[in-house]
Amino acid sequence: MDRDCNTGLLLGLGRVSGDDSLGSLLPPEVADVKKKLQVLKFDDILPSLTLGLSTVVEKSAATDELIQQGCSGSPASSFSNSSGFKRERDGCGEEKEAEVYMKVGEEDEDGSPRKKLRLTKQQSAILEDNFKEHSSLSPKQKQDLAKQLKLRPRQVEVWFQNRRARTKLKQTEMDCELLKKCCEKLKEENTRLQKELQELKSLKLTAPPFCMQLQAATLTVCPSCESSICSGGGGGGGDASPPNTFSIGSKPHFLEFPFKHPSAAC
DNA sequence: ATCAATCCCGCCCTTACATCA
DNA sequence: TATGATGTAAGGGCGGGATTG
Repeated sequence: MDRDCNTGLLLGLGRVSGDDSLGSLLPPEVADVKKKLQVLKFDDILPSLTLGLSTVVEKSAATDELIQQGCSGSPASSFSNSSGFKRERDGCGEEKEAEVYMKVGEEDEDGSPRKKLRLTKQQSAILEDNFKEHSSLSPKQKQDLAKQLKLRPRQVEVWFQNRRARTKLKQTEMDCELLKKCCEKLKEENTRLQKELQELKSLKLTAPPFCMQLQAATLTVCPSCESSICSGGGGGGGDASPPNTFSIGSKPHFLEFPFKHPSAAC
């Protein structure tokens, strides 16, 4: 999926934290993720992410009671008063249906505009169940669901839209969390490698005979071709760079693959 | 076959409101 | 009771795909 792609790009560019000066140079995919990160306020290595499912269904029982009570006057949902319904574009005779349900959103006596519907616990639960089965609805499904819930199809459509957005936001948050952890690991690895490099440099400067001893000690036999591999340079494949079998202390993770097998040096 | 106009749908951003601490 | 934070239904803009003339 493209999410994985974004993840890879971010890791590669090390864009989880800090400096924004490269923003204009980033490809659109990365810029998009960056934008999301800004929305989520991940400008740096950031604390306090809220993960896990928090859906309408998870509202407290007390809240639900209130909602249920509040909608007692309407079979459908709890409108406090009205909402400016402008958009009715669904086919399948939706206009007729919308007429039926329009009274749910009628203005109250003082004509004050735009108050807000709260879905009942039951409506939310049913919508949630349907969303688990399929995150998008066909016109027929939308129509049926709207009838079942005594809502307008447009309201069902909007609910699914918002629900998809919430899902996506949560997924983005989890991706960010993952990237944070990856970034931390890479930082640690980098620090460790820098330290190891310093040690190697100091060893090279201070104790040449020791190095020669190591070279002798790391003479191995390739199990696949059974020829000798000398790690001391010039012995394996004509490459002038230090061979992979040479190591002091623990190996870096990225050296364990794909060169783990000794025959790779052949 | 091509193209512009239109429709439909989904996504995104935003607003307005309800609810809670 | 007032207020800021949070959750969410809904408005509106935009882009992309399908359809149509």
